[in-house]
Amino acid sequence: MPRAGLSPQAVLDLALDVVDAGGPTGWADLGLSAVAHRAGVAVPSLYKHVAGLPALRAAVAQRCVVEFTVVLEAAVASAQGTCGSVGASTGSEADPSPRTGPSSSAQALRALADATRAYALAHPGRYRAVQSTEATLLGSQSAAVAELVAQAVARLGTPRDQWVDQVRTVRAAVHGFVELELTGGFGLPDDVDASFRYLVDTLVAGLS
Amino acid sequence: MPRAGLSPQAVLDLALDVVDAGGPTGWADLGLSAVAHRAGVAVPSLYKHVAGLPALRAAVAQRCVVEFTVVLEAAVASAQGTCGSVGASTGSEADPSPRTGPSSSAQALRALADATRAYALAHPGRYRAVQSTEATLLGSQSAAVAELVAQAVARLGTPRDQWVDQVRTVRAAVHGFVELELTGGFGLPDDVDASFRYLVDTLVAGLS
DNA sequence: GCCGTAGGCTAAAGCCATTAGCCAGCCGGG
DNA sequence: CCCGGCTGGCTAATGGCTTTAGCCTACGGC
Repeated sequence: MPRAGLSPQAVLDLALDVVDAGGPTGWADLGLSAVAHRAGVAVPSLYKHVAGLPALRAAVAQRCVVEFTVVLEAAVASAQGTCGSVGASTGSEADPSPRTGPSSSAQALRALADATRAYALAHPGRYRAVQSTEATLLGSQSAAVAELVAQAVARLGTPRDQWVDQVRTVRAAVHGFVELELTGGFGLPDDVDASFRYLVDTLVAGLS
Repeated sequence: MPRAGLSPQAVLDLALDVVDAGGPTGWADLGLSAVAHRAGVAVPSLYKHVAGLPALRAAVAQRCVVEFTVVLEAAVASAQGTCGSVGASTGSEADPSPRTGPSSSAQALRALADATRAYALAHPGRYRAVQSTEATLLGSQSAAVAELVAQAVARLGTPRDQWVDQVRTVRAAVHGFVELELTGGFGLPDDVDASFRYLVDTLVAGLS
C-alpha cells in the first residue's frame, strides 16, 4: 500500500481541480466523493486532512476569493501604467506622478470590470465559489474586492456620499452580467462581448 | 389509513411552500424529503404524482417563472396608467393622461426594476428558482421577461440596434443587485433602497 | 533496527432519491 | 347492496453521499 502523500494543501488543490473541471456547476457539485476519486483514495481518508465537506468548501471559497482579489489588483495596477517597475512594488500608490490622465479616471473601473468577466469566463466554478454564501460568510476578504471597486470609483471624482451607491451599482451590474452569461440567460446570439462593453460604457458614463 | 388526497397540483403547491419557507436557500434546499414531510406522507408516495426530483424542480421553476412574468406584466401595466378599467386601483400613478409623458418613457423600466426587486425580497426562494438553470433550460418563458424589458427599453426611443445591449444591461444590473442583496453581499449598513434607486436612476440616465 | 505516529483502509450508520412490490380504501357495475 | 379494480398510500431494498470508529501498515527519528 504505497501512500498517496496527501496533505491539506494537496486536498485543497484537488478540490480546486474538481471545481475547475465541473464548469459553471463545478462549485455546486464539489463533494468529497469527487475529490477522493481524483486523489485515487477512499473517501474517509480525506478526513485526515480536512475537517469535513463544509470546511473544505469554505477553504476553497476562501482561496478563490484571495485569488480573485489578486487578479483584480493586478488588473487595476497594470491599467494604471504602473507596470514599469518589476517586483515587490506592492505600493500601487507609490507613483509620484499624481496626475491621472483625463480619460484614465475610468481606466481602473474598466479594468476591474473586464478582469472580473475574464476571470468568471476562464474559471466559472471558481467565480461561483467567490460569490457563494461560504465566501460571503468569510466576510473579511469579500470586503477587499469591494474596497478595490471603491478606490476605482473614487478616481472618478464624484462626491463621497455617492461612493457606496456607486460601488454597489458597479458590483451589481458586472456580477449580474457575468451571472446571466454563465447561466446561459442570454438567449439571443448577439455578440455578448459588445453587450458587456455597452454595459461598462453606460456605467462609466452614468457615474461620472 | 386515511388517504392524504394528494395530486400533482397539491405536491407542486407543497413544494412551493418548502421553497418559500427556506428563505434565500429554499430553492437550493428543495428536495422530496422536505415535501413529503410537509405533506405528512412517506417519500416514495410522491412518485405517484411526480416523476422525480428533477421533474418536480422543473415544474416549480416553470411555475415561478410564469408567476414572476405575470407580476412584471402587472407592474408595467399599472405603471402606464392603463389601470383605469376595473377596481382594485393599485395604480398609484392613476394619471388619466394616456399619452406617455416626457419623463414617463422610463416609467415602465422603473416599474420592472422595482417589481423585480420586490418579488425577490418577498419570495427569495422563488426568485432563485426563476434564475435557476432549470428555469433557463425551459427557455420559452424565460424569453417572456426579456421581452417585457425589451418593450420597456423600446419606449426610451433609442436606436433599435442598441436594444439588445440595453436589455442585457438592464437585466444584468437589476439581477446582480438583487442577487448581491439576497446573498448578503452588501456589507455596509448604508440604505440599500437608496442604492437601488441610484442604480435605476443611473440606468435610465445612461440608456436615454 | 525498532517504534511511534500518522496516513491510508474497511465497516457501519444516517441521510438522500429511486425502484419494486404490497395492501387498503374508494368508485362504479352488477 | 356488494364486489372488483384502480389508485394512492405503505414498507423494503438499492445505491450514493457524508461522517464516525477502529484497524493496520508504511515511514521517519532514535
